[in-house]
Amino acid sequence: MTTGGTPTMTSVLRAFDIIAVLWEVKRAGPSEIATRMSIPKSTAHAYLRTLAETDYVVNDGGEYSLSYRFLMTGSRIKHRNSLFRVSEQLLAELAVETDELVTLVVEQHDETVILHTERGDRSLELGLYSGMTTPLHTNATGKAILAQLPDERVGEIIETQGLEPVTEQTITDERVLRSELADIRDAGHAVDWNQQVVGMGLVGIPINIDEQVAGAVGIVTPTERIKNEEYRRTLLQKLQETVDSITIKYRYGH
Amino acid sequence: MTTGGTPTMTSVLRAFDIIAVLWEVKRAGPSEIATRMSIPKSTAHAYLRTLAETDYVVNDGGEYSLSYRFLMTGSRIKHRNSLFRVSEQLLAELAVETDELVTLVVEQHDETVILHTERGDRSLELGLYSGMTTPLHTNATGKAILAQLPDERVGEIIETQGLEPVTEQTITDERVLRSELADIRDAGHAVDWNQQVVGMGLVGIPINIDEQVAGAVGIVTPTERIKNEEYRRTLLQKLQETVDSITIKYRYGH
DNA sequence: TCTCGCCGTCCACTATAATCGAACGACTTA
DNA sequence: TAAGTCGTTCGATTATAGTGGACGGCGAGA
Repeated sequence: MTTGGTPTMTSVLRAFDIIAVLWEVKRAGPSEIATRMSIPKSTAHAYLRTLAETDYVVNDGGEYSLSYRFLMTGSRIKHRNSLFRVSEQLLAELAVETDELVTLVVEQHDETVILHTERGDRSLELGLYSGMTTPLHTNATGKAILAQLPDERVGEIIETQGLEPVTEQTITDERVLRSELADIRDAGHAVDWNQQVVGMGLVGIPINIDEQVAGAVGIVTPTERIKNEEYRRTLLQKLQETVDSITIKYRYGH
Repeated sequence: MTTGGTPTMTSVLRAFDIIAVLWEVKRAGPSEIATRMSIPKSTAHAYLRTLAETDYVVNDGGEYSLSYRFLMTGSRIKHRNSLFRVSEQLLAELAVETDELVTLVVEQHDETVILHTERGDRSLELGLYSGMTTPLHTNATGKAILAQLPDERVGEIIETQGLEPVTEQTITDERVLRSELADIRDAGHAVDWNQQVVGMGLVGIPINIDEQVAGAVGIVTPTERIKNEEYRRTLLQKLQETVDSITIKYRYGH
């Protein structure tokens, strides 16, 4: 690319490429990795052998696979995260109060990352889980975050990620999205239904810390419930109280 | 070192060492990494720069930190895992039925890894979470697994991990442990209280698939509840039913 | 306001360590 | 039994990681 190109360590990158392949195939030996990556079998073996020493990959009778070490490291990152620690209890209370599914999300690498979920008694079972990622433009929590980002940053994200539709209701037009983001900024909250999953809707409110968006909290419900304006208003009020509590607790509590 | 020594790729290992350091310090620049690892600053920079390209590390204004990518990868490994998929619903039902905290654990790298937790209404809040690890010999689920492993394997684990006490009740004598493992094998279940955390006790039953132990399910309660023999018997019966269901569902369902 | 010192980043030379083909023993299949 | 896999090992070649020094930016202190 650039003439002065930046120095990248190919062996480290390739090690992570192998991790990505191992993720896809679940288990594989040197031969399969070698053919998939177009490298000699002995080279693939050297990487696998080394990765196994790190505990992130486990050698199981000649075949290799990713270990639970990723879950360990990831969970520990989550559980010592200030935003999560401050929010956990408050989110649980919100889930009990509303009987709905509550999510805490953050933005990373131009995507929505679900940091935590709390289930209520009536909550949807959609397979949303901590660590899952979704495009930012397909749901209310993502849009709540987008609305707080500088316009140019939003442009970057749209450029790299596109506005791929995942349902028929997904926003795919940049002007429509930008207009909605302006509305969200004014209202202080975001709403959507059927934009990410048909039958699912949510309300979302951003968490701002020191003039910067740190994440967002969402309440996920069936479309039919969220469509009811009065119910929506009730949820939004409780959600806002929770977000306010998180903000205050974050500022003074940790 | 040794003449026939095995070929390990030092740069890959060092990359993971840097990840470990980043885990400890949360955020750091090249200079700090360099001093902590006794390597030149430019070398540290090259690693950090490369790791940032993998998305597992994020460059945040000159300083680097681990990203949520670990959580993403780890969670996805968990959620596509057959044992977890088969168990999740049954564990949730067990938690509702008993009102206690239910855990699904597996063994990896000679440790207990908590794969999943389901909370009940009366369940203890101890900061146990998916991805957490504990020594195998300190709790009933770990001992349930140990009891299913070959004697020589148990010896290896004791040798590498030791029998470190974490409370005054922790088993620290190998003969006592082995004798208890024999009892667990006979009874088909394990019990402990105050061995891992004072005030906490649990019952655990191993999950055997194809003559191999795949993990264990535990019910975690306050010590005072688990000490009651009748209550314990009730829990064990429900736990056994759940484990049986998991075993059958695993065999025919996935 | 200016200076000093530290930071993250970049560059080019050198020596090390990753690469790769070939060969081995163990299994599976024909 | 034989042919074809597999994972693993070895050693020579060469691409690549290691390294010190230099650059520009930032913040603290004079």
